Amino acid sequence: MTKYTIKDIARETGYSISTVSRVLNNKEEGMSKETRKRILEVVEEMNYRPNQFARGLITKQSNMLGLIVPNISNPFFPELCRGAEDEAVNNGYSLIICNSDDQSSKEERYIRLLKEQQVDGVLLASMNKLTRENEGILTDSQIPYILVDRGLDVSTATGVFMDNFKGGYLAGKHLIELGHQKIGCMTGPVDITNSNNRLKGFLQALKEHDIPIPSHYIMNGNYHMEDAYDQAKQFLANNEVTALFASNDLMACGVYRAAFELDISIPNDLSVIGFDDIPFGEVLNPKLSTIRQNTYQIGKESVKLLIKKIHNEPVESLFYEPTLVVRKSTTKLPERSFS
Amino acid sequence: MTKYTIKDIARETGYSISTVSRVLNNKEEGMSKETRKRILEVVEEMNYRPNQFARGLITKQSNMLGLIVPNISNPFFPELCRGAEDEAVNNGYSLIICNSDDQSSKEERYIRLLKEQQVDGVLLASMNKLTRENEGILTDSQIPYILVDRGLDVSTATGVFMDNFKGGYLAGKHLIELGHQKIGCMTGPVDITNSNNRLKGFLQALKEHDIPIPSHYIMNGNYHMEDAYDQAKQFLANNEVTALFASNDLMACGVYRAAFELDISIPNDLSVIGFDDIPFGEVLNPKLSTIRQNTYQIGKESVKLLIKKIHNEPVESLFYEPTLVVRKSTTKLPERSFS
DNA sequence: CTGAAAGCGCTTACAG
DNA sequence: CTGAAAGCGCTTACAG
Repeated sequence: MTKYTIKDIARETGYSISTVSRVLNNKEEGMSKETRKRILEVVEEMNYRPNQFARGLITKQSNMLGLIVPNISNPFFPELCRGAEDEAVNNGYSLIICNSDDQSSKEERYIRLLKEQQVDGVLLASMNKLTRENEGILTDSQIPYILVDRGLDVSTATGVFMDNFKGGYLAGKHLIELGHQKIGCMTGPVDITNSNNRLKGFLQALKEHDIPIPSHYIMNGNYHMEDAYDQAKQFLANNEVTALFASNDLMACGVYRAAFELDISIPNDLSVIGFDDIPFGEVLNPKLSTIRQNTYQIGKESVKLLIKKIHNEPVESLFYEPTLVVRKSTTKLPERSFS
Repeated sequence: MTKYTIKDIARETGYSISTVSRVLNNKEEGMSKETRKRILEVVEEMNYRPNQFARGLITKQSNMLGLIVPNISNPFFPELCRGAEDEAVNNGYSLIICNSDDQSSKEERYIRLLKEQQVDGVLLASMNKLTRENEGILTDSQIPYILVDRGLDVSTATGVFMDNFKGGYLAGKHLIELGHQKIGCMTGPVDITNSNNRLKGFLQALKEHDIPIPSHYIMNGNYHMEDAYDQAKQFLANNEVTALFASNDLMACGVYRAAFELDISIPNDLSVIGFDDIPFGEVLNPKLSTIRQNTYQIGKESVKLLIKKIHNEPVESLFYEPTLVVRKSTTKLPERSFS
């Protein structure tokens, strides 16, 4: 099981390594069919694989892409990874998935690591304010990169984003149309654009319908389930609201748990709407109403964009439209008296 | 932002590239502190990073590890990935995570890809019967590998496993001690050892207590939520059982959904116990009783083992003990009449 | 259509 | 303690 090199193929076929290299790289079609065929045969036979180190040393390409996500335990991201990976592999790239655990120090470490690993490009889904300098590292090192799902400032860099403002707006509007007046909100991390935009859209909906929202109706969440549970437990104990918008489904899960423990019935006592549409939304009892993102698609398109960027083709940011998914966790306010 | 090479450092410091290389690789301590210090200074100053292609060409090491999981959407695996990744990074390795989607063809593709990418070792958490030949590829290519969580036959290769038999046994025993006599089971894929062992342990518990189990009490699941939902919906409609063991939590989620839609109350009409202890178990209503695995730990230890193997140190398979976690989805049979 | 040669950026015996 | 030189396995002008 010794590893063969291009020399072995050359010797075996009687051609020079230059020629072997050429057919392996599909260079210059002006080459006899015979030669090509013969060489390919032997390559197959000997199960020869080019050494990527040697190849990379010259081409400066690794055919690897990096993807940094903030929290692999949020089912949103595995879904995103799946889309990204499928697209990457279909284009001859492999994907290195890194989990920054929402720590900008880890994020920085991974960016450096990916750079040293000579990836051809990186997908950054992990931005927060603290990491503006991390983006600097990326820019400085000239590695092509694409922002995914999260960005500091959409105008700075190319990326694939969701219209989070509209998503928040849809969530707010849905609750309002159900007759709710006392509506709470659990935001995502304050330093993340997508979370801010969800909040802004939500507030805009309330404003348009002249529904006031006292500041203590707003909880600052961090997109995590545990924290959401802790906060909701306290918040709901002093229950005033009849509806709640959780800025992602993971936090909605935490809210469910808190509500259940406090004997607050969803949706009879409290309507809850989430954001993302993770698969577990359908398992929750009652099934979770939410704002759907095309997560898998976002992953795929991000890689497409990144590959274009690597090839120096012009790229433009992509924006997706979220949609409202009404299930069983939101209900009309009047119905409460029937329960 | 041009990239510096070892030559630049040599020129700048006045030393030869051999010397620079030596200090960079911490070789031969017999080297003047002065030299070392000066070179390190310049390296720092110029922010020099060695080219991994050139380095790998000689050392034949990439400092990359591969991890193939069967289903990244099952929260069990992100948790496993986190453990593996943390341990990998702490040891100077990066982790390439691949998702085989339970397809042995994809699994094979990834094994080849990782091999071509010249990873130093691979973690295989994705074995099924169809892939015995995939293991062959791994063996042939001489890449060190470790089986994680799943194995064809524990004796074949080194790995990190859970005592699945005991886990199944604990689940069965728990249900029996609660007074159940009609107990159903949804298995994992028939061709996966860990799933078979869970079933065997479960059956052993029933046998010890002289509890018969007709074959139609057993559903062949595939560890996925959707399929579990479909099967459970049919199974529970012809409801005979008072308790059900789902061989993983993801399937338990599907069972919950089916039960809910059929208006079957858990645990009053049906006790349910899962396996894995994924975070969502605590969000389900009622909270899911389950068999806990130290998933994060398993990930970490797998990487430790793999690194040992890479260094040609002796390695032995690791076996973890599962524990029973009783929450609210399982209850005493008599209590049903009170509800 | 094909080959000889240079060179990518390192590491590692081998000398001294 | 340090340097010159060979070589890792490829690709790519340059010739022919």
